[in-house]
Amino acid sequence: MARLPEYLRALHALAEVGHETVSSEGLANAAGVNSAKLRKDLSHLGSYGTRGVGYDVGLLVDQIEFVLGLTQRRAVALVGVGNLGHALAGYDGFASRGFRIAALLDAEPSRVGEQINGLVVRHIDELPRVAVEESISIGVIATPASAAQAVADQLVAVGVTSILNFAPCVLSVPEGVDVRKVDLAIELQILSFHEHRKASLTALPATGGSALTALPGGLAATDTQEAIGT
Amino acid sequence: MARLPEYLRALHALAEVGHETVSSEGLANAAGVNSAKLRKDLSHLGSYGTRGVGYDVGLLVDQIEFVLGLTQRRAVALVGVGNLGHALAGYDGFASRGFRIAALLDAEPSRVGEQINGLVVRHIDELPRVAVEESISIGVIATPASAAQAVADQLVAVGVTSILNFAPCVLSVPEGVDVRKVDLAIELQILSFHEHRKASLTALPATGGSALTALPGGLAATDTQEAIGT
DNA sequence: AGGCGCTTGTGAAGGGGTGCACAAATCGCG
DNA sequence: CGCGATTTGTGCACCCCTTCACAAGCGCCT
Repeated sequence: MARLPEYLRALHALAEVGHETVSSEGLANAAGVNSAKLRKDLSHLGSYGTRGVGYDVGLLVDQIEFVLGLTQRRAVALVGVGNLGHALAGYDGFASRGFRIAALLDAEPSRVGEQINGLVVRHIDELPRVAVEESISIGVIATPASAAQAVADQLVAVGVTSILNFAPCVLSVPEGVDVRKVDLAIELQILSFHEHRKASLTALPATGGSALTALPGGLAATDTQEAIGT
Repeated sequence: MARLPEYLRALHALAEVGHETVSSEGLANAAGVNSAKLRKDLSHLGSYGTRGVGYDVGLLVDQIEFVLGLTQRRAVALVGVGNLGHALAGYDGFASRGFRIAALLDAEPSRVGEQINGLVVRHIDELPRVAVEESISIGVIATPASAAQAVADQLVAVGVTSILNFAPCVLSVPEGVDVRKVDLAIELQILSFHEHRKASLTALPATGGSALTALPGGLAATDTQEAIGT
């Protein structure tokens, strides 16, 4: 599930420090989750722990990488070499975790030909050829929202079935195509909501605030880590 | 909750096209969610719809912006002006959605003084002064993982209670501080998992694949939009 | 004024994830 | 060889979220 990559990152960190085995609680702390949850997650992959000892770090890394499909180094096509695209093209976190940015594409002729991190920006119309040459497995959209749907359609047309979308819009894709969306402004807005809620609570501790700010507390929880350790 | 910003974005898009009212189903489509879910979400804020008609776009925008605490323009401090930090500093999606990047900070002396998008990079040690001057409300960490915890501690020390963390590590913060994490590599790894699963299923449709790949299907669902429209 | 169609708001059922608590299993030590 | 300490794997209960379905309410047309 979605937590496996986090476990994998924690395992790599533990391996670098020299740990050969980890207890579920140790790994859970490193990944920021509950130990019971971690054990249940890992049990879904099979039994790779030893009771009384813990999990073999190396073995677990291999298993998770296999499940995540990281045994093959996947080729990524990045469409849109604007502000964000530039940063993504130069981000070394991709290479170090099993991905290879195989192509940079843009519709703007003035950007075509530019060289970034050893890769030349090509025109989006070359996508069909590039997709075959590099056997593209994942497409990343870093264009303005107005262009995102068209780019998605082109990616789907050349057989890409996984898309990471940074454009602030909803994409329509056929069945079988997976889309994950990352909207940086939305993350900030969610934090702003928490700020607003905290401010209302401290300002009006007795009344509990207005009806609008007195929303159920659990409402704030989705995917937010709060108050971990000290 | 976490979907409100998505609704807000969809509402702004509808307003630009000239819609004055929206039905729950119309807005749900624009936001990529179920209409019943949307109605239930909005009902938590109060009754702002008219039966038989729908929701008033302008009114709903105001209400959501109020709940999200966007009536005041929040000041953001961005720490770490590397590859990603540069892109974030230049990203205009923040300004257009209620946020103001008020300060750029970095620990590297060679980067201090650099000007990006009209803002001068200042040294991280100036954080206490900057925080007061600009009344910083949210901190964004775009440093390497090794520096992230120290930066988080400094942010907390100057009173920041909301942090957006782009570094691939778990942050420890005191109670009352909210942390949201965005890890670009993890997003790709989740897509890779889906790719791997799809590949296994099509390759071995009869047997259903190995035990490892035959994970429960629902396992794939978290936060992923799949097969929306055509 | 009355009826009809459309849309919201919500009760209830269902499903999935979460965390507790404990049995089963393994290792080390006496 | 046996016992205790330790840790995994999991049954169970709980809670929240999601979704369906429908009653209540509003506007429009006759």
